[in-house]
Amino acid sequence: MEKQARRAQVLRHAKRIFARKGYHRTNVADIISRARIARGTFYLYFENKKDLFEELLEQVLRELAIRIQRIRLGPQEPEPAEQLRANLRRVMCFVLNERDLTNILLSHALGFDPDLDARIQSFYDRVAAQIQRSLDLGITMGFVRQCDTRTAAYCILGGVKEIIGQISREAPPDIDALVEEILRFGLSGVARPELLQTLSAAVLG
Amino acid sequence: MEKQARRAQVLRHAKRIFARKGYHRTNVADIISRARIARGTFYLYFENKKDLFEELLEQVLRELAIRIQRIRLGPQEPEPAEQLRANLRRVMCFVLNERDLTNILLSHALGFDPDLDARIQSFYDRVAAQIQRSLDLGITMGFVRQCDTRTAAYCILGGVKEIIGQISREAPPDIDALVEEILRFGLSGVARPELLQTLSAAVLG
Amino acid sequence: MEKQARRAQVLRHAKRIFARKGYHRTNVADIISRARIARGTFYLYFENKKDLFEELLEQVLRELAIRIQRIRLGPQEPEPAEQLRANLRRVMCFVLNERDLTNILLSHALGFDPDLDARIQSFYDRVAAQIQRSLDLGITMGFVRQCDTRTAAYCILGGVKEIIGQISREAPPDIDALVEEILRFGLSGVARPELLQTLSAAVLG
Amino acid sequence: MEKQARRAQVLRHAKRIFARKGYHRTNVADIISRARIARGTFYLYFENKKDLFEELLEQVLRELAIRIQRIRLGPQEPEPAEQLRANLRRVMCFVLNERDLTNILLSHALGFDPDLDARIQSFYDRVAAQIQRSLDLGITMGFVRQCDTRTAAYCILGGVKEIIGQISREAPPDIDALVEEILRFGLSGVARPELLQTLSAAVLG
DNA sequence: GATGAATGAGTCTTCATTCAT
DNA sequence: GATGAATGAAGACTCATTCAT
Repeated sequence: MEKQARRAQVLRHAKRIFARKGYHRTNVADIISRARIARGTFYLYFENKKDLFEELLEQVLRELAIRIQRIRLGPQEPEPAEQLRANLRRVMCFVLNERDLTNILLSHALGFDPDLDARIQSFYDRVAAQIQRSLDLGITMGFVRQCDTRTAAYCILGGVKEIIGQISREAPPDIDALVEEILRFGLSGVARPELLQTLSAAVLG
Repeated sequence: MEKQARRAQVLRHAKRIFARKGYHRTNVADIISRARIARGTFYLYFENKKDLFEELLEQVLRELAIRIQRIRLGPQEPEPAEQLRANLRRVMCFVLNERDLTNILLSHALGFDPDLDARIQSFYDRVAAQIQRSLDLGITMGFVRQCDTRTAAYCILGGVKEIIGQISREAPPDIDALVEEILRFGLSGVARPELLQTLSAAVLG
Repeated sequence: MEKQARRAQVLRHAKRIFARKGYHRTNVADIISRARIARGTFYLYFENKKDLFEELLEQVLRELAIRIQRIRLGPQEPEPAEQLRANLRRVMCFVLNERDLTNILLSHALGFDPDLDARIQSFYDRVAAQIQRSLDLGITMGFVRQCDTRTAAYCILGGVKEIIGQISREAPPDIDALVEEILRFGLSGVARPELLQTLSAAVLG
Repeated sequence: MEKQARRAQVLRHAKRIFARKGYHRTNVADIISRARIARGTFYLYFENKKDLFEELLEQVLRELAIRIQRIRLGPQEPEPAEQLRANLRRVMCFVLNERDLTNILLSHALGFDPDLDARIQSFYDRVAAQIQRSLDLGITMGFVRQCDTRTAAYCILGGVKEIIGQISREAPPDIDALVEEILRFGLSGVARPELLQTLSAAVLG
């Protein structure tokens, strides 16, 4: 158990440095001096630098996946919108608590290794697919308007990612308000509802 | 003028390679062998590798900025929604025509140099600010509902970025339809309009 | 005595690995994992890796030295050729029984440490000197023809070493026949005896 | 051509150092400081340290192979014994002129890489096979006595190798005399010819 | 005695950049 | 202007050995 603790210690330090400097500008020397271990000790716990980085990446993907739960229907279940809200809130809270991990995912993970790129892309694709399924379900149930749910799903995903990027740089004062704002945007867009019929007809063709 | 042509040639080759392999995995050797110039010649045209990369990055940011025009009001001007649509269409067409450049911006540019990161971030912030100003204007004019326009702006920006990422990987069959879908999503969200009032009251608090 | 047994155990395992992989490609990790002892335990029994290797080397040199006995003259002693034959047989049998040790000596011992190189070289030199003395004696006694006994000694030594290298790679079907063949070669060479006088005069000048 | 010269320069220096210190104790640092080139320059000419070493090894094997020519029969050809003598003389002269290369082959090449080991072994096997073929031919022609030519071939090979090892350590005063001595040993062994018949009957069974 | 986590000196290799021709 | 050989700083990784428990 001691061993795991040491490993975790190194991971924690590395996370911090990777988040600030990115993969390439981070040396093994940086990590070991921060973690106060010898060079060889590093390789006792991790196969190599990339291995450690991947582990952090897997960690953030795993943690996020846990927090994104599919919308469930049923008499016992909360309203779909409420489940959505809960998902968003969980993700946002995680991001706020683990800004370094988030930063690694958002800023430093893409484009340095084809394998990892694929893994990240596949994660996002799975999230998008989950959103899309929810939207399809919503259409069936009459909550959601007819639309290209794939495109909508990616719009939603992108919006959330962008907001996450923002709050990982600067913590928002009120996370709940933010979540509400996102929800409202996703559900009703920015147009004044009163004008939507007109818009539909006139502007949106 | 010969010099400029040669320079452009190198830029074109480099763009391709950077797009595929990213900044770090691209060697100067890769570039010069593709461009069929000698090592020393490379440094005749570009200060260094980073300089070349920055130039490509500036190029894509410049091209995008040109295509994103602020919403103008006036008797001569098209409807705001139409201006929006035009912006989106221009951006999407550029992305499709310059997938490599787009890839560089979206996938390979972040996290390898603080300067560049800042420049990219600032570009996005300016775009977001522009969107936000448009939304504020829309509220004033009564088109847009009351909302946190900053959050909405980042949601919109994120959605568009995500879609761009998608189409830079896989070209969509119909760019106009896609633009419409995005517009509709941004304006009216995914909820059925008929339910919005109920939603407003019940679910969205 | 427990300690000696343990030590011998480690030596046995190390012998095997050194024989197969050579000194440099053999890690302490290889040895301890094979011997099922802890890293620290290794250094309880041996000063270091080189020390262990040296011990194996000394062992093989010692064992060989024991088996190579000088030719003794006297009414009680067997014929010189018989003593020669016995020496060869003992060496060959040892080699067959201790192929790993032989391999270490022949293939992996030379060229990694000046000290050891010198020790091995000196061993061979001593063997060569012994052979030379026997030849000189043989000349005195009229068994051996006039020749440069030093050169002849090294030829004999080399021939035997080469054969040893062969049989350590692939066991021969009949060790006695092999010994006879070597003896015959050393005593009478490859030329047909009937031609030797002619040869001496004509070809060998 | 300049490039080849530089390469050869590095090879020459490396040869010297490898011969003295062996592969493992020789650093790239040793080589480049001796050759007065920069670290990167080394890798301009050689893929890596092993590559350079292999090249030297191939070189010595090639040079030796050239000097060992098969015994040819025919009215135009010199006597077989003369051809033998010429082979030996060529090899010995090469060894004397290229002691470092010889040293590399004899002392430092075995046991550090399975591939190279196999290549060297295969070289020796080919030489042995060539000797054996000559002996078989000699038997057919009546020059060579009936014997196990394979064993005899390895004895001859081993003898020559051992002598080579000696002269690479200490140059002999008279190379021709040495060659004669080896030839005589190989042809007629060490026993006094007058006794051979007796020996055949009495001692050699 | 036994353990195995920790150490850090030692090496190889890469690659952006320079500069003499 | 063009070339490409040369440079050397920088960085990853190995592994024999030690030592606190």
